Amino acid sequence: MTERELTRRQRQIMDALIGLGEGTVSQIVDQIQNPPSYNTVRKILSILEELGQVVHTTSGRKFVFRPKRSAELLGSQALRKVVRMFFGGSIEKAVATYFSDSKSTLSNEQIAELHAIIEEAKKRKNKGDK
Amino acid sequence: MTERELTRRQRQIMDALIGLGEGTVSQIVDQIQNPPSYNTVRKILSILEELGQVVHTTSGRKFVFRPKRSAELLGSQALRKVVRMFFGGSIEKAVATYFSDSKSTLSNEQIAELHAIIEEAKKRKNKGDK
DNA sequence: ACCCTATTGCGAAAAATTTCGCACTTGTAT
DNA sequence: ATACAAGTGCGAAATTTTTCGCAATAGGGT
Repeated sequence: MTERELTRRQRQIMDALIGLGEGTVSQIVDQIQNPPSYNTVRKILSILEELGQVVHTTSGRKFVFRPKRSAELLGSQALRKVVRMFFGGSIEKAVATYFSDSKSTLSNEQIAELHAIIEEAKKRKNKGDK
Repeated sequence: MTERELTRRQRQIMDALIGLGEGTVSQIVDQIQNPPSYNTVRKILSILEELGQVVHTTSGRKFVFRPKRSAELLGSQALRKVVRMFFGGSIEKAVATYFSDSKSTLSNEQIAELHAIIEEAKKRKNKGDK
């Protein structure tokens, strides 16, 4: 069976937790606009834990929650999904769109970094091809 | 009020529709793994229409649905969200991650395109700065 | 050592979403 | 012209999710 998506509230709380890196129930409540009650957030966290999305450890008497999968992995998955879904799998198109949006500005540093990244990727690719 | 997220099924059907560009109920059903009944999909589409996410026109006696907002806009929004949430707003980090994942290969053409995009962006930026 | 407050455990009410059945309409093929 | 298949409209049942109350527990400060 393919992995089930989270529900609306579950997603929201998961996102808050990802943003924090880790956090207690109270900290997560504080991240949310119009949050439901403390107990509700706690309940959703326990559901997320059942679903294997979240783990917790205790600190004093508090539970500290963390996403089970690393932020890197989650980010990579999310990015790939967007690139596939909206940009036909083309990262270049995605980048182009990002820059063509007038709301974004691009610093010279960012340009330089992108250059570097591309060169780096090129090197790796050539190595792999031989 | 901030825009409400879609529910799980709503999101799934919206995504199917985005993938198609436009489609009838049957076409959308065909996109979905373990789809619910025709009537159910229809109902969700009507809800999405109420929510202003989808519009329909008639073709013969069929309804043809389309996302109300352009794919470009939706893609841009989705990309920005991911970049903000997982990469601290840094498109370079996002690109780096995309390339560093061993599952992705990078063609020379893609590299060239990225170069071009960056040069383009640089030009625009310099113009804007004057 | 003791109290007070924040936290957890449990469970169930309330709300929202998903699901589909049934009757009706309308193209379409013959 | 007519019957039939496919589509729509409406509404409500079933399921899932969200929400929170209440009791019990356990730290932390004084």
